[in-house]
Amino acid sequence: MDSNNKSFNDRCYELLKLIPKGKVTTYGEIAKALNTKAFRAVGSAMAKNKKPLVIPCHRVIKSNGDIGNYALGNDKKIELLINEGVKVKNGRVKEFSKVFHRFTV
DNA sequence: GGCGTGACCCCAT
DNA sequence: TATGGGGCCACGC
Repeated sequence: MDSNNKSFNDRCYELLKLIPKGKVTTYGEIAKALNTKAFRAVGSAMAKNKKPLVIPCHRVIKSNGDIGNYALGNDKKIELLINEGVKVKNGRVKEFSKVFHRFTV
């Protein structure tokens, strides 16, 4: 029953591309969007992603409001988020609920 | 074919 | 509020 031809990690990338600018999402929400609890697999997919420039993986943060990590560097991720309009302080997102983007409404 | 690891999350103290 | 421990899934070797 392969509903999709793409791998799990590919689906994560597709979801990331659906995230509007100035918004962020969490690994847990992505996993939920895929109907799974593989929060870990989602992060692994980002870490192994081959095209960080094609995928806005910098818009993905942890559920506790922390920035998490980034392939190009956490600092770079924070810079990008701030550049997008997301307020970040001490590696933590301010107004997290406000910039939080949900796939399933 | 099986095992370890990871850009995690949740709960308890 | 901060810290520690356990559990979850998919991928790579």
